[in-house]
Amino acid sequence: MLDERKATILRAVVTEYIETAQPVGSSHVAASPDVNVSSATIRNAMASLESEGYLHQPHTSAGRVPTEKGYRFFVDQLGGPGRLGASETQQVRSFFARAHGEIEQMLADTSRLLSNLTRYAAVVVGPPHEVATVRSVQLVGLTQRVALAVIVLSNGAIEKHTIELDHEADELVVSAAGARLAAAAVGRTLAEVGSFTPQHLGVAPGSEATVDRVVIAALAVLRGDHRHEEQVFIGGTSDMAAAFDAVGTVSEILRILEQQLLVVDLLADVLGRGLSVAIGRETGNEALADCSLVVAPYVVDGEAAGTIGVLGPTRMHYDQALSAVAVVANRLGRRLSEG
Amino acid sequence: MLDERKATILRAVVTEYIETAQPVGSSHVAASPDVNVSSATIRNAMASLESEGYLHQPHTSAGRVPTEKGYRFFVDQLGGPGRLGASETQQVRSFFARAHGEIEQMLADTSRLLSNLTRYAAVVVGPPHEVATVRSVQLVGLTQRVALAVIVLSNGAIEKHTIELDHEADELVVSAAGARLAAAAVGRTLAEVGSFTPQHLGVAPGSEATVDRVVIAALAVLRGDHRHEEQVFIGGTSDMAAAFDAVGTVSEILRILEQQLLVVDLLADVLGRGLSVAIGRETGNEALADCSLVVAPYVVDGEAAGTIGVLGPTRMHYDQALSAVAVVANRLGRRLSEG
DNA sequence: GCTGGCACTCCCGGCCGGAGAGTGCCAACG
DNA sequence: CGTTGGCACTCTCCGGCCGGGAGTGCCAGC
Repeated sequence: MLDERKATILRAVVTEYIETAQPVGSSHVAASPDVNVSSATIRNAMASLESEGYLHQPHTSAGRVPTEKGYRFFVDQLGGPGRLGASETQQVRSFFARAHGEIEQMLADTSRLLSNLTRYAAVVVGPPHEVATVRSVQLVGLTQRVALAVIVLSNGAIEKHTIELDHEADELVVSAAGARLAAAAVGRTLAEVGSFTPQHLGVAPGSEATVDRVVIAALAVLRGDHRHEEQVFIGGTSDMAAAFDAVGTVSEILRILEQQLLVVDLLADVLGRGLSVAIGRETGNEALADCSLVVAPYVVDGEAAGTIGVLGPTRMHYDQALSAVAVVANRLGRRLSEG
Repeated sequence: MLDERKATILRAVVTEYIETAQPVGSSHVAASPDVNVSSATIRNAMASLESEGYLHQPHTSAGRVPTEKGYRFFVDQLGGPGRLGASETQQVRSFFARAHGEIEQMLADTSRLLSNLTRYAAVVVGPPHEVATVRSVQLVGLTQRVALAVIVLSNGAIEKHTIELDHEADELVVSAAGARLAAAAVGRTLAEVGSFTPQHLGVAPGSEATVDRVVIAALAVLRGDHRHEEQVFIGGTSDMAAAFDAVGTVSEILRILEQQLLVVDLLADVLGRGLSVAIGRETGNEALADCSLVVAPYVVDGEAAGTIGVLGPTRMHYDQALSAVAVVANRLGRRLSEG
């Protein structure tokens, strides 16, 4: 599609623009060691690249700026091997060697790690709870009419749901109902538990026994009638902010990041389209027109478990971000597979 | 300290500056309905207010801008009754009428509510876990060498801690150990549990029994050797960003907000000094020199439980923020007292 | 003691002009 | 025929300049 010279020139423009955030002129490109033609030739090539949509000129007699199409070609065709620096690799390694304890804490710390590595905002989406198996179920009475269902999952995550009872129930009844639930649920996935009917748990149709009523109420809460929300951890928003120059842009991006469900969908959508990088409007969100998103799934015990990502300006260091995301996803998956 | 005229003039300057973010000149003050003297008189008063440190002049022949001292006087002496508008009151009312379910979710939603009311960033610090009593303790084995302690507290919060065992222990042993813990801990506060010694739980000194070893390991984790972290919920960072005009400032503030422990200490410190508003450097943090912090504790069952706060620019709408924080703290405490 | 008037200061916005960066085109060259 | 040096042109950016406007401090008078 692009001959080699144009590709080289495009690469030079993109890399320089990423560094300087200034429109790049032909003489700068000519100074690049990869380019051995005169600036006049480069001008011709750049004019052609512009008409093909890879570059954009803010105004006559200004240098060129990459378009989304230009970044896209750069990422797809021109991406270097993308090695992480030695100190960064070491940072990741020692982080996961030290990492232990609660899974939420680890995921939150991972988002900090990733934002430290890239200097952009980092998003870590936890493994969905539906696929984990239940290790333990317990019902605890909080008040006469409110109980709490606590479910421990095999990956160490916890789900909790308050259950509002329509009758008063004492502690014994509540824990008896909990035992019934536990007997049926332990070893199953949450998705399976969600499809249980009262009959599965030995509730006779029409039963009015208090225990049965509690079981039914608990089951209703666990049913899929509400979305089991993935946990989201976002770090490095301050780094992200520093990468932009308009406070309005920053505010809009923060508004997106505050809506965590939206962020989950955003990452899932990008990944679903088979992309690992979404540039500008490719993110599918108008407010992120000046942003790029680098994503990668992580694999736990052989199965895709969650997603991590980096959000920065379209002029981000794609190679660094891509390799940081890849390495962290890899290590995180491995670490979680060990339990 | 300030005679009535000067106080009135100071109030007019502060309110106008809060509205417009522009230095205020004597003729603008003269236009205020509260002021019935000529602009020349106001000029004299303003010069005097400046020499006393309440106002600042960016340069000769510019209007005046309030100093921290000026805001402080405004907040302390000139604060109106600070009624919340009818629609806002309604919003708070209906929020807490609807609110139900997990406490964390409620606190997170409260931070959104507060940021919506004020259009600044809102911080909600959850009740400390130490003072809540234990409702239930359970030990669940995750792997042969890792167990999870799940503690349900009377306010519906959950603590969980992974316990790394030095010996393998099967599920029966783990849950037996859990039962021992539960028997001793239920009904006590977490602080009390933290002071337990193995002897409290019937562990014979020097015992090598596997159950005893698990109990000891679990106890070690629950001991106060690590700080029980209060949960923090922050909302409205996008609104906060929109209130500033330098992206660098926003980035620095976000960097503070990312350090949640710091934020907890910040609020605690302000409250500890008996303040409900900290202006600029009064926050004790250089990075927040352009910010003000409005805080209030909330009371659950007659005891101070947690803190909420609002972070905005020094030129914030103090009366609105103060009343919003007060109303939300009040309602939140009431709501949590009901269980 | 307040006020109107006045001279003064300083910012801000618009305008101009030159420097600089960059382009497109063209003619010449290998 | 592709490449290159040259050249005329364009447009932004920056500094200087200037006038208007907002605001001040001071003073004299009521």
